[in-house]
Amino acid sequence: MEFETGAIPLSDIDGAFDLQATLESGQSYLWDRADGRMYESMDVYGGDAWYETVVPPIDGVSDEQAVVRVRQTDGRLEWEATTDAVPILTHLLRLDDDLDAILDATPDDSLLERAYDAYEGMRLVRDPPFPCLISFICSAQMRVSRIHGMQMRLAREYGDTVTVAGETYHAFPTADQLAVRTEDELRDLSLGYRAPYVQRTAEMVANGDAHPNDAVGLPYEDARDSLTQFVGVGDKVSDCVLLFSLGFLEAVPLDTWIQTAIADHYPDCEAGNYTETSRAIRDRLGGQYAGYAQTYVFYYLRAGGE
DNA sequence: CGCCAGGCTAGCG
DNA sequence: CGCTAGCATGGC
Repeated sequence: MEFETGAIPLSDIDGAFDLQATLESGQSYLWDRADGRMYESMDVYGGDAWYETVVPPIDGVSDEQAVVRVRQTDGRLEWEATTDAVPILTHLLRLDDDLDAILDATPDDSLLERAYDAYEGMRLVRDPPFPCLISFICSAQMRVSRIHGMQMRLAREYGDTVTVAGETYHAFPTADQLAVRTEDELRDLSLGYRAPYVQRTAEMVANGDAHPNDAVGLPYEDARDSLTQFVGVGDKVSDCVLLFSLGFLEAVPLDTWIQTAIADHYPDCEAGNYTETSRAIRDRLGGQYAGYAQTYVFYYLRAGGE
């Protein structure tokens, strides 16, 4: 199999775009950087590095699994893919968002402005639901680079292998492919105590008992509750899946970094429990796009900003 | 060696 | 309900 190639002029989209910030900000763990330097240069623009992933079929976007490579150079996104990558990239990288309008709809607040300035053009991602669910189950008490390493390893060990132009790519395993693995096998991949969570959640999806897409269309807090039925998914992981996969842009995952930000910058939003603190910080960050603001703050603080 | 990392589950009061 | 011990692993 060979690649088709193309390019998306960034003048075609509403607002700026920064591929490195979007893919190395700890939202998606499903892309790999071809030069092997993922997360090594968080503060330094990585130039025109290629990023690659194997995308499962997406309803209404692409019928078949596709290998997609992309890099940002000279005001455009160059791509190489096994099919037309324009609709796929538009979907995965949320190129259909009007970023200026979204940022205009969030509050004027000095922390947010610093974060927006530092990573202008960062967009949310729209990850495939099942891989997103598994990657954030793995994220518990784990560093960003290790979460990424785990997902790459799951793909290498258990996912489909696709060869294009002489190179081998590994798709993230489907629920069926993961569900037949044992807890011990997953522990051997150094998933630690997350191994049974991943195995049992994959089984729930494979058996048809539940699917992350079931949350789509529910009111936000009901959607968050519904995802916690999966093993290894609490409120925080649930919010990550809602925000980074299912399009709930108001979701604000309350992780350790945001808890710190609340204590330092929004102390009156600390309400003692997840539900109430979530309501308060969502309101403070502007409501419907609060998750966009959260993701900028997360990346900014993790990179050393204050 | 100790500490910490995009937390969650089970079991307790 | 709210609270917390225990949980794997690797990097510093």
